[in-house]
Amino acid sequence: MQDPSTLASRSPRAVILIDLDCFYAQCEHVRDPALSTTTPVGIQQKNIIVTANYAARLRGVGKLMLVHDALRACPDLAIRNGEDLTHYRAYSKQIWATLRAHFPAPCAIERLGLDEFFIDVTDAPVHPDSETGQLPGDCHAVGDLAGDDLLAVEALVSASWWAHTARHHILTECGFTTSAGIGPSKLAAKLVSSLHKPNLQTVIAPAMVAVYVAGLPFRAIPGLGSSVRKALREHFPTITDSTTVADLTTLLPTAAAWARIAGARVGPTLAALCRGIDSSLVIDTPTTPTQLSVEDAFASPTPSITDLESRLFTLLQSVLARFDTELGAPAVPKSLRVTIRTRSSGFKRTSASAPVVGGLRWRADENAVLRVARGLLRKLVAGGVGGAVDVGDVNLINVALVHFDVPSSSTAAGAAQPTLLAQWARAGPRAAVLDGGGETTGPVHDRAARARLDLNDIAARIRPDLHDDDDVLVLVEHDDAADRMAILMACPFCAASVAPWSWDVHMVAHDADDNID
DNA sequence: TGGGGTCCT
DNA sequence: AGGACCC
Repeated sequence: MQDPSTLASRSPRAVILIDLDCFYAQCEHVRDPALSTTTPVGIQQKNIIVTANYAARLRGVGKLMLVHDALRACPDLAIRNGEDLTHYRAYSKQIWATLRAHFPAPCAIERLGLDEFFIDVTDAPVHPDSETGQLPGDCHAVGDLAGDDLLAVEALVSASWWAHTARHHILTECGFTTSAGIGPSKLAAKLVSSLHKPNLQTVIAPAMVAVYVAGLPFRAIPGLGSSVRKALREHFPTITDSTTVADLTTLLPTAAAWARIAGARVGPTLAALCRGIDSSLVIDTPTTPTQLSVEDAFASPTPSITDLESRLFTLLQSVLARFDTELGAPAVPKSLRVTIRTRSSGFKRTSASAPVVGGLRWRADENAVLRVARGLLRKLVAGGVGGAVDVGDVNLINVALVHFDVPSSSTAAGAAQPTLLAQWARAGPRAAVLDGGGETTGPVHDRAARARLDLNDIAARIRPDLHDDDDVLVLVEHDDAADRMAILMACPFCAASVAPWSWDVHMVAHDADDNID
C-alpha cells in the first residue's frame, strides 16, 4: 500500500491558481446585470477605490487609488460602496463550492483571500481533452513545453485542460470570468497567472521556472514583504525597485546569506523561491476559519468613550450575526478580542482579549458579551483601567471571535438548547459581583453569588491554562420551571448543556468516544 | 490606504 | 499581544 504522505509530496506537482478578475467589480456586475461592463465601475471603501473593472482601468483608474484621484482620471466613474463584504463573501463561497464539486478529494483546494484558489490536480485523472497534446485555445505558454520532460509535460497539459474546465464551470455556474496560472508548484502557478488577463490562462514549462523567476523584479516573490525589502535596502543601498531576482541572487548567493538578512526561517525559504524552488503543498482550506472579525475605520476623531463604545457595539452585533449565519451552533470561540488603531502611533494596532469558557449563545448572551467587549475597550483607551490612548486618536476598531472549537458531530445532534442568562464574572479572589443582566432581586442574586464559586471551579476544570485573575465569560441558566439559577456549561466538544456535578462523567464519555474512533 | 484573513514568535 | 505576510 502506498504511503499517502509520499504520494502527496510527489514532485513535481501540477498546480493551478485560479484568480477572479477584478473580483469586487465583477460581483457588482453579477448582482446587477443592468450595469454595463462598458461603463467604468469602481469599488469604494472609505477614501479609496480598492478595485475597478476593466473599463475603468482603461481610463486610468488603478487599485487602491484615492477616490479623488480616480474621479479626476475618470469623472464618469460609477462608484459602488464595498465596505460591507457580505455579498463578496457569498459569491466567493459559491465559487469554492463549484470548484469542490468538480475537484473532489484527493485534489486539495486552498483559498487565498476571497478571490484566489489554488488547486492541486497532481492526482486527478488525465483530462480527456489533453490526449492530443494540444493546450486549450485560451492558454498561453511560458517556455517550450514540448522540449521539457515528457511526463511533466503530460501532467501540465492535462492540468491546463483542468484549469480551462474549472474556469468554464465558474463562468457558467457562477457568472465570473477568471484568469489562471498552471505550473509545477504554487510559486510557478502564481507567478504566471497574471501574465495574460482577463479571462485567459498561462502555463509554464518546469524547466523555465527558475529562468522566469530570475528575470522578475525581486518584489514579485511571494513572501518577500515590506519588512524584508527594508532590511535588504539597508544592507545593499544599490537595490532599487527594478532590481531583479537574479541581481539579488548575486548579492545573496546562499541560504546562509539570506538567513542573515531575513532570519533563520524566512531567509532560506526566500533563497529557494528566488531559484524557483517551492515545495509547499496546496492545503485544503478548512470550513471553520481560525478567526472571524469585523472592523471599521473612521476619519474624524470620536469625541467621547461613549461614542467609541457605540461603534464597538455595532461591530459586535455584526460579528455575532456573522457567527450565527456562517458558523452556526456547533462552533465555539475560545476568545473575544478587541483591537484599536491610532493615528499617532503610525497606524499600529493594539489589542486585548478575554477567554470564553464553554461557549456562548449570542441571542441570550448579548448583554454579557457587550459588557466584556466594553471592558476590553476600556483596557485599551484612556478613561479605562489601563488604557494609555486618547479617545480622539483612535481611528479603527476591530472585534474578533478567535480560535473555534468544532465539537464532533455525533453527540451534537439533539443537544438541548436551554434559555440561558449569561453572566459576566471575574474568576479568582477579586471576583466581580454577578448582576444577572440587571435582575438583582434577592433570591436570584443570592444564588448567583453562591454560583460564582462553582463557575470559577468549572472554569478551572475546563481551561486549566487560565490564570486565576483572567477575565472569563461563563453561562448561567435560569431554570424557568424551577425558578432558580442553574449552572450549566456548554460542553466544548458536543455543545450539550452539562451540570457541574456531571462534568467529569461527561468528559470521560468523550474520552471513550475518542478511543472508539 | 480598506476590510478582511493566515501563520509564527 | 504583536509581527509579517497574503488578497
